[in-house]
Amino acid sequence: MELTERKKQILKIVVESYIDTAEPLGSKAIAEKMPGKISSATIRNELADLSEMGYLEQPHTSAGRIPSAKGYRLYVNELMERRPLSPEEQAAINDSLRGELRQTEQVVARAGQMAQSLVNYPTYAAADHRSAVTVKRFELLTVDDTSFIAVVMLSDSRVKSQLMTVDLPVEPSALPAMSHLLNTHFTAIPAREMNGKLMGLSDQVVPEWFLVLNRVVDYAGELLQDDGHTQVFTSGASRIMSFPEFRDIDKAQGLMHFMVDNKENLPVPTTDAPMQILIGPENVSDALKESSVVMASYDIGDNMRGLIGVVGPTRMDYATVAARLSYFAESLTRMFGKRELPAKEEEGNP
Amino acid sequence: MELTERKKQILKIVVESYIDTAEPLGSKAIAEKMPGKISSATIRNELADLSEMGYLEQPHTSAGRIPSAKGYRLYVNELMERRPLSPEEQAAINDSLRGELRQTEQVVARAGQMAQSLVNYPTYAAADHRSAVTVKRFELLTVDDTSFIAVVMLSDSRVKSQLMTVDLPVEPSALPAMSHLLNTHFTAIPAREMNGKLMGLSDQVVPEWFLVLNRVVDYAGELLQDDGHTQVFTSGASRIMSFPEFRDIDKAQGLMHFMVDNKENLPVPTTDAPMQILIGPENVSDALKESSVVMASYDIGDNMRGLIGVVGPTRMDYATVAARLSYFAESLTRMFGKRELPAKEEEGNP
DNA sequence: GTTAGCACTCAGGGAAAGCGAGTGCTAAAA
DNA sequence: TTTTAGCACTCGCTTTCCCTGAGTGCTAAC
Repeated sequence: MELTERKKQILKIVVESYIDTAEPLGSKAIAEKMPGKISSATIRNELADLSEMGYLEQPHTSAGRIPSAKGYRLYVNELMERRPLSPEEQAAINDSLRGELRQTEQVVARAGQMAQSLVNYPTYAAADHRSAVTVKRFELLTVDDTSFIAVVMLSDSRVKSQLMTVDLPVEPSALPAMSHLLNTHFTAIPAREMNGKLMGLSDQVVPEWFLVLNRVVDYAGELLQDDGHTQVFTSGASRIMSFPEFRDIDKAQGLMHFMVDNKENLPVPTTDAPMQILIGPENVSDALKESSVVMASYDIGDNMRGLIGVVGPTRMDYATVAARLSYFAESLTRMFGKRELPAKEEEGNP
Repeated sequence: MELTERKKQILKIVVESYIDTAEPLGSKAIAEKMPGKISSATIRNELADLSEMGYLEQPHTSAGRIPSAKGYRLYVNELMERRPLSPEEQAAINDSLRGELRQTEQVVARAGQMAQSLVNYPTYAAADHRSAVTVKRFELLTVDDTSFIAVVMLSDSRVKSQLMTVDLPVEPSALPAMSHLLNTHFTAIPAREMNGKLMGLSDQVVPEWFLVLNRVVDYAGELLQDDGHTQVFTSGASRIMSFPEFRDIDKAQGLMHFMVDNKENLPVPTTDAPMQILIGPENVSDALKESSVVMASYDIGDNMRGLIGVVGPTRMDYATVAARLSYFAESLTRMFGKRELPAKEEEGNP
């Protein structure tokens, strides 16, 4: 059976109406929305075809039609109008971005919050590294006999530090030498090689040194591993309950649990595309089988990619969400994608 | 009217049954649970008294009685059996605590998660400082012409650091001198005095220096202000929806929104007591008027206090929650309350 | 002070009925 | 071959009504 232009048009009407109202749409209502005069009986014939082809479904015999996941997919791929944002909408995004974010660490979390207020669906945000992070530099600072500060500068320009205490007293003068040793042996190598290297040194240094080196290398290993960016932030998760499809408390709980207490398993992009959409059953997690997710990514610095995901019912407003989210992600890249954060601007100056 | 021993006994039975089943309890059922033989008619007379005194209420005329907030309060203050944990329960807590937490920064978040699995109600966790945090020490490390690392050690032993870039190139040899200057003028003073002090120095140093000092002092100010511990973590928030009183989606949404997207406003202890309980309308936030909160705090290091809160319906199992939570908080204090984190123990050794 | 007895209240559940939106099919018209 | 009008049929939803049973308050007797 062929998917005629008219069938597509009908599908588009059904999808957009359902996105708007969450109510099935009947042949008569469709006929009224169609340009030209066509009878509802004709529409019914078309609807029967569309159902047979799998683009539409019926909640029950005497109800109107609603889109199937396949129908949404066609809509997203072909039918949806990818209208760019109006200048006003763009201005709103640029305004909210201006002067807000300063520390790299905060960018991710705030970006998620801003996206949520932009699209009015729950969002989540995370970041990951394009290539492996390594340590760029170590520095040990004296505090007292048994404690010192370890400063670790990472290849992505983050700097982490911690106060450490050891059991045996350490000669303060030894710290620079140890820093040097760390810098020559433990920079620019992946975490998994660190322990081996440390073992290789174990008989060349005195126990006090080894104690210190061990602590510092451990610490660096931790930093590289879960490099602080596996953390996922969600915003506005409870909004999911305002959608009629999640008025059912058990469904709502399932999804809330996933978004709030199981964030780490929210989907991440599987392609390099700037935007990816997962519709209903296309999701791997069971909890999301009745939801859709729109994901966009943006650059942070040279070597990091931020992720923003939008979660909604399958009938979410793909056109609007996609338009706003992609513009937002582009803006973020424009702002944070370069090497370094821009210097703080003077308030109110051009 | 007097609150006789028998009345208290009846109240206790009603509260505990309602905590267990969430169903109102009638005179006949109470009569069966009472020791000795008393007729339901007698119980009815007592119930009428208890209602009149405000300890019990009726959902509707032909239903049994349920406790009022005042009833719960009396129960918590006088009637509840504060049984200590069994050795098995204590062991379970100690086990889960062993070897888990290392970095001070993670203690708070993990403590909340562990508490949630312990009590099986949603929990939240935060920390705050007993007395104001100040900077204990500054350290500036050279990176290149226009960038350097600022390391700031705080009075609570946290160490924070960040890479900074300035517009004018800075003589690397000047950094130690600037560190010295910062250490002499900006340590041990509250954040609000910093800016004034910086202004006082503005005509004594060259512009390049001022640029650097400004950035560092700004950064320190930020650290002291929202000192990274206003952050609130929640665990198991979605569990709230399993309770029958929150099967209503709107109620559930209200509470979820509060716990997930508005965590910062969750209640904090108002007294120094080791444990505080807020019952229903005793809560200030509207969103919590139909819930109860049990809060406990514990020490982290010398100068910080961790907070764990448990959120549940007003009929939450106060006795169990209070017992477990207070033991857990005590254990945490025992473990982290001292000056410094204990050295990492060897696995499997006594 | 306690108890038995009785009339009364009221939420919840189930059955029955009516409504109305929407369908599929048929046969005629274009 | 496509479109249309017409019609019988389906089925979820809502409303109404009734019944049941748990529980109450009150009274009068123990």
